[in-house]
Amino acid sequence: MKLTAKGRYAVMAVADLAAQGPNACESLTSIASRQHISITFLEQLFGKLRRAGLVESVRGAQGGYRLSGAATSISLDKIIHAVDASPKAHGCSPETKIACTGKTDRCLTHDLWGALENHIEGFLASITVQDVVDGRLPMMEAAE
Amino acid sequence: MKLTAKGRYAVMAVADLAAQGPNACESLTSIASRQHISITFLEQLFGKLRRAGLVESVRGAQGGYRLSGAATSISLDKIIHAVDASPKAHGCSPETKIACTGKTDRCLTHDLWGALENHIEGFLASITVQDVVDGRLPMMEAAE
DNA sequence: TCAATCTTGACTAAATCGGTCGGAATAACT
DNA sequence: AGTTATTCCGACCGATTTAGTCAAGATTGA
Repeated sequence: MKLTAKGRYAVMAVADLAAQGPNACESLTSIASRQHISITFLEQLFGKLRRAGLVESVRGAQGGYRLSGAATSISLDKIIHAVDASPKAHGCSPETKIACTGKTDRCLTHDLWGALENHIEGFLASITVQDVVDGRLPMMEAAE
Repeated sequence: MKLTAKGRYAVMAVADLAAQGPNACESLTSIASRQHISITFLEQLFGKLRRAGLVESVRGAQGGYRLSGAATSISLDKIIHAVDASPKAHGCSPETKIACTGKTDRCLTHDLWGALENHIEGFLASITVQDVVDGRLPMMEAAE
């Protein structure tokens, strides 16, 4: 689970699309101008969203994108996974170079990152695009 | 709040230090060999931990580092903040280049990242170094 | 004194990030 | 048929960040 600006942009864009109506078909141009994101960058993001099955495209003139399902059925973790493609690295695996020998001194923190990841994922999974559109946030206390 | 390998290493190292006993003074050399982290990298980490007041150093021969306080008083978020120095960027600020104009269409996701950050921070703040040493994790369910 | 150790800061190679560019395919409108 | 509006795709790019090293100095114990 990576949390980058790309993921934020994607959530913004999908929320914008959802805000246009249940079955609205919107071109990237209009989303781009509303959200002040470059068109070419949006193309990149929506390509991934489409491949992940979150949106579907209508090609050609008058085309655009629409949500694949109801805004209430798309959770934020799906969006973020789609665009940020975390290659299942959650620490302590050989490929991430974290020294987790698992020997006598078993890696004290191995389970920890898994738990953290679960925690974040659970949080994001609990919020849907519709929630974002409605400005419905789960118990945020003084976010600065 | 950034979650990088650096933060993980730092938690591992501090946990190792704590595991050596309440007031143990350990050289980086020994921590490095136990945790399989390069000594020079540990120097970098402990420099920051010391400046953050989490550990104190004993210079000269037979020197090393010891915890500044009880292992139960050091929460993980302190460690991660110390080494990963998040420059208070939680999206939507001009410096992070996230388009949050706050105009008519107020940025739908502005508060969201704050809430997420709070969530993560709260999670990490709820775990102490002692918990890690004892392998006591807060309700982790099937961390893969 | 001398060796062990911390302290500091500059440095770097590689990866990643946010983002662009050029072009091709597709479909609607005229 | 041709033009135009749009998605689609992959290469590319500069800047930043990451993880980690290196060199040199400061401090203390023996």
